[in-house]
This record gives sequence, C-alpha cells and structure tokens, in this order.
Amino acid sequence: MNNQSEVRVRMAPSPTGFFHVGSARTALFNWLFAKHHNGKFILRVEDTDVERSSEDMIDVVLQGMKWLGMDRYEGPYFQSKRIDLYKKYIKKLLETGKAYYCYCDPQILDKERKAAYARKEDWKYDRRCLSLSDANKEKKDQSNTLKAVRFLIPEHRVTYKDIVYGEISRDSKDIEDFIIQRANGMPTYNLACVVDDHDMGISHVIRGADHITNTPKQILLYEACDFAIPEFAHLPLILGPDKSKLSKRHGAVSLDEYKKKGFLPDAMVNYLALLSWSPGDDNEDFMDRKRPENLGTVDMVRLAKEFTLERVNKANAIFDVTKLEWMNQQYVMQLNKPRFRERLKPFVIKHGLMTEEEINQRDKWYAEVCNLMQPRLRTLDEINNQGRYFFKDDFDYDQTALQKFTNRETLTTMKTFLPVIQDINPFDVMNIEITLLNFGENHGLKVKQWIHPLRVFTTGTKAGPPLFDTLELIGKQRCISRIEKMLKQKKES
RNA sequence: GGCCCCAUCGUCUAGCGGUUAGGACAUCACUCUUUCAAGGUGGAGACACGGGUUCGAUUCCCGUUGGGGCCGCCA
Repeated sequence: MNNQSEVRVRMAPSPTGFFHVGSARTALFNWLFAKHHNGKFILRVEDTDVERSSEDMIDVVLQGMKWLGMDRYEGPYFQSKRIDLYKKYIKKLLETGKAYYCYCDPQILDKERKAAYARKEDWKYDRRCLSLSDANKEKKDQSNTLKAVRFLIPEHRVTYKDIVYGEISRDSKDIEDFIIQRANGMPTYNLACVVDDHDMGISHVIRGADHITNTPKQILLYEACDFAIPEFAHLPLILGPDKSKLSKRHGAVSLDEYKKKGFLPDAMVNYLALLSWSPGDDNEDFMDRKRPENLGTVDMVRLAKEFTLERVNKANAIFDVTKLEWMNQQYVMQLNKPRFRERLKPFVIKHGLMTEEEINQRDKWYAEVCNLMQPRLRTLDEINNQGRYFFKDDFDYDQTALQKFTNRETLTTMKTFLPVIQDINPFDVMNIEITLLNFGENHGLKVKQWIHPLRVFTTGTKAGPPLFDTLELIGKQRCISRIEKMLKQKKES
C-alpha cells in the first residue's frame, strides 16, 4: 500500500477523441499540485463504455499532455483492463445487500422519467426491483431478462469538506439507486472511479465542478466498500462567452485546435493556470526569465511552487481568447530567435510559403523574415495572413488602402521611383534607405508621400515591419514587378 | 420539476470588517514611430438587490434576484 502522507493525484479522461481545454486545465492543476507536494501524478483512462471507446482515441490526450509539458506521469492505466477488480467489489456489495439486481427495461424507465419531467415533476427510480420475490427473480433469470446492478442508497445526509468550495452537503434521499453495473456486465463511472481512486491510493481528487453532485454518491460508495475517503477539490467550470459550459458549439475547445492555430504550449499553460487560480500578488507572468535562452518558455517549476488549491476561486470563468492571444504574443515575442524559427517552420510549410528544403537552402533569408515578423505575430499561424508577401506573389491587397494610393499624382510618383529602385546596388537596407530618402528629398517629396504607397504596392498592406528591411527581403526584381503590375493595372482601370 | 453550487470593472482576478476597492486583457486618449506591432504615460470602467450583525460592511448571516451545474445501463 502507499504511504499515507504521499500526495497522489490523477487525471482521468474518457477517450472521446479530443482533448478539451477544460480537461487540460484540470490536468494542469493536478500536475501542479502533485509537483508542489512532490507527489505522483497518475493518468487513468476511463473507458468502461465499450461502445464509445477505442484505444487510439486516447492518443490525442497523451499527445496533448506531452505538448503542454506534462508527459511524466504514472500510467496510463485503462479501466477496460481492470474489469475483474470492479466486479469483485460489485459482487461484494451484492452479497452484503448493499446493491441489488434491477431487471427493469431501461427504455421504459427512460419514458417514465421523461414523462415526469414533462409534467414538471421530479423522478427517481422507485426500487421496484428491490422487493422482487425470489420466485419472480428466478422467473426473470430463467427467461434471460437483462439485469443491471443498482447501489442501494443508505439513508443519511452526506457532508464533505471540499478544498475549494468548503462544506458541501446533500441528503441521500435526493439520490436515486444509481446503476453500478450495466446489463452487459461492465461497471459504470461512479463505481469504477471509486474503486480505482482507492486502489491507486489517490489522496486528492481534483476535478471539474460538474462532478460536485457525483461526490456524495461516491462517498456513499466509499463507505459501502469500507474505503478511506480521499480529499476532494472541485474546480470551477470554464464557460463560453454565453456563460454556459464551454463546449464545441462555442468554437475552438480542443487543445489541438489551439495548437493548430499557432498557440505556444507555454502561453497556453500560463493562461490556463490563471483561469480560476491566481498567485495572489499582481504578477501573472510565469515566463522563465532566469536565463535568456529560456525566454518565451513557461516556468512550470515556479508555477508549481506557487500553486495551491486554497487559492483557487469558486466562481466559473469565461474563456477569454483575446487574453490568450495577448499572452501568446508575449511568449512568441520573447522566444529566442532559433527557437522561434523552429516553431514557425511548420506553419510556413503548411501554408505553402516555403518547403522544408527551401528553408534549409535559404536559411539566412528565412531567419531575417523571422526577425521582422516575430514581434508582430499573435499566433504563429498569422504568418500566412501577415507575411505572405515575403514568400509569395499571390497575397491579397488591402483594397481600401490601394484605392487611396491610386490617384494620378501618386501613380506618377511611383513611376518615377521605378528606375531609382532599379539602380540600387547592392539592394540592401542601407542602400535602399539612403537612395530612396535622397531621391525623395531631391524631388521635393515628403517621406509619407511615397513611402506609404510604396509599401502598399509591394506588400498589399499598409501595416508591417520597417519598409526598407522588407523591400530588401522581397528583393529588387519582385519589388519592381509588383510596382509595375500595380501601375499597369491602375492605368487600365 | 428536484438537488447542489456561484455572485467585485465587458473579461480574468486581488481583497479574507476600516482600502482614494488594486492588477491584467480589452477599450479610449496621448507618446514613441516611415506604417503596424511592441513599449511608455494617462483616462473611463465593478462590489446584483434587500434585510440584519457591528461603532463600521465588498468582506459575516439570512432572504430575493440572476447565473451555472447535475439529475443516463455517458464520463
């Protein structure tokens, strides 16, 4: 058996095929708590529902854990491989009269329940199978009627002290004799969860607040099985903008979607840690600033050190993507250059901006583009919208900006710049700057008279990195052909 | 319908009887700047309501209202 004082927590996902950010937050809090107390973090897959589970569905969770930097855990254990253990306890409960067989047709029960709700009435299973005579049971067994096992709820109020919510109390008369074993012989969630938490020596059950109502049920089960009851800590729910539990209809809810959008796991961790928890002082920044090479990464050690369940808030929290984006930008911005280049690479390739080979061949050029774009990206995926013009000619033009610069005067100005640009040798920032500035001045042009149209003509946008650096990286020929293209196009219209 | 939980700026939050109610995101000015981003400065912005308790309530208690969660042979 495990040492009594050892902290053992777990994350218990069901294999739904995706990794909800709420689950990620729960995992993180468990992980931080374990780390804080030098305890163990266990991963247990709750896959007792055979019809909806498959082993590869859990892969996305395992990957997500790795992505977030929480890949050191005990397990994963699969409940589907521990059925005998659950059956042992179910049998015991049956033998001691703490559970009983239920032969009811689930469809009929369901109908009754729905009818009651429709009448605005409460409904609870009425224990009709508890009082079944032996003869009757035998008859049903003979005819192979399917039977599930129900837990006979003892009559007394259940009270426990939740680490974050304080005392929570529920009268057991409000709890129905819930099913602990399906007709197909598989245990259900509450039973398996209790048996496992006991068997695995879990000291603290840290999970979403949607499990608050399950807790009294489980405590009753702990008592019936004669297990020691662990500590419970429920975490406020993460809500969508409409204040209901964050779900798929709110848009991006899976960790994977955020990864694909170009969020850094480090920013994700920092943001998630601050949802329902705060360090107490005004510092929300958990970036590792101790060593320059670690900039842009999150300091999980410091987070774990500061994290306590006592500082978890009770109120539900709305997931604020805008703040996440801001935080991500902070992390992206600070990332050391080589690391940023590596992080950006998959997005450059994904959008067909460059191939892996091209990046290797033109690594210096790629690095310079990275330097210019790094401080401007909120998410890595934005490289396509914000910096496509560096790589490709098929970028979109900001039409309103273009309109502004297609008057006769500006077009003429741009035309006079063409040969000047043609003559810049070598075509580097310094030369470009000196030449263009001089030329403009000599022709009585104010800088903004030509610099803005020049930017729009060559990049399609009025916002971006310093223009002369940008021009150099785009290259002379492409600059010229882009300007010519605009002149030609506008003359025709 | 039953049960449980929650309640500070638009959002995330600090506050654990006496504060000019603090910070962050977003927002609005100004500043820096060839544009954008970042940065800097400043502004606006909250204790849901009603009763108690107390010399004194954002803070403690009760109620109201509002919001959320659960009530599956899902987890």
